[in-house]
Amino acid sequence: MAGIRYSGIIVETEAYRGFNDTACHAHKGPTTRCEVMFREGGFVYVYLTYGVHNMLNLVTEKSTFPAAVLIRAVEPVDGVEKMAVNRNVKNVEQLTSGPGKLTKAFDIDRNLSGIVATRGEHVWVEIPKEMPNMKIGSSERIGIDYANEDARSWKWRYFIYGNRFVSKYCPKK
DNA sequence: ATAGCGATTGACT
DNA sequence: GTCAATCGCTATA
Repeated sequence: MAGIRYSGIIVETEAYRGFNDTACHAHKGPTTRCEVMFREGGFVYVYLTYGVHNMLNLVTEKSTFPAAVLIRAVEPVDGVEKMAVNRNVKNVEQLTSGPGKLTKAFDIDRNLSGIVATRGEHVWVEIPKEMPNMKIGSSERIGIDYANEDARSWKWRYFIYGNRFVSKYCPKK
């Protein structure tokens, strides 16, 4: 772990926000799992889904309004060779093109849930000085059949249109 | 104490 | 296209 730096460009996300979003873990109020969503924005929220996959989220908004952004795909930048080992996959486009894939590639699990993402330690986000020229697409969120009709209809999944490193649910051109 | 299930993936037909 | 994996969280009792 120590000395290894993984990085990537975020290319696909989903938003989960508030008490009316029945797809959001926090919509009924704080629980053991999603307690970190009831903090000020800037914390890391990681949980295990299907007993198999860790999901990486960044908490946003105020402590009175639970919200987080699920990181669904990144374009690998640093640590690509180690990611390939972690994933047992060679194709770079398959390394981090899904929320469960990227946590395995980056060696992120729920032990990291609750750490700060704003100090440049362990896990953090950097804003590029200059935003690249790109087209942002949006659509309904994936894998939330359990949510009500409103929540399912909200187009809160965002992705870089035509990017090679997005998940299978995005157009590649 | 325990049933039911999931913000997914990979293997297989 | 179908389906198993796998375990912690949530709700209910």
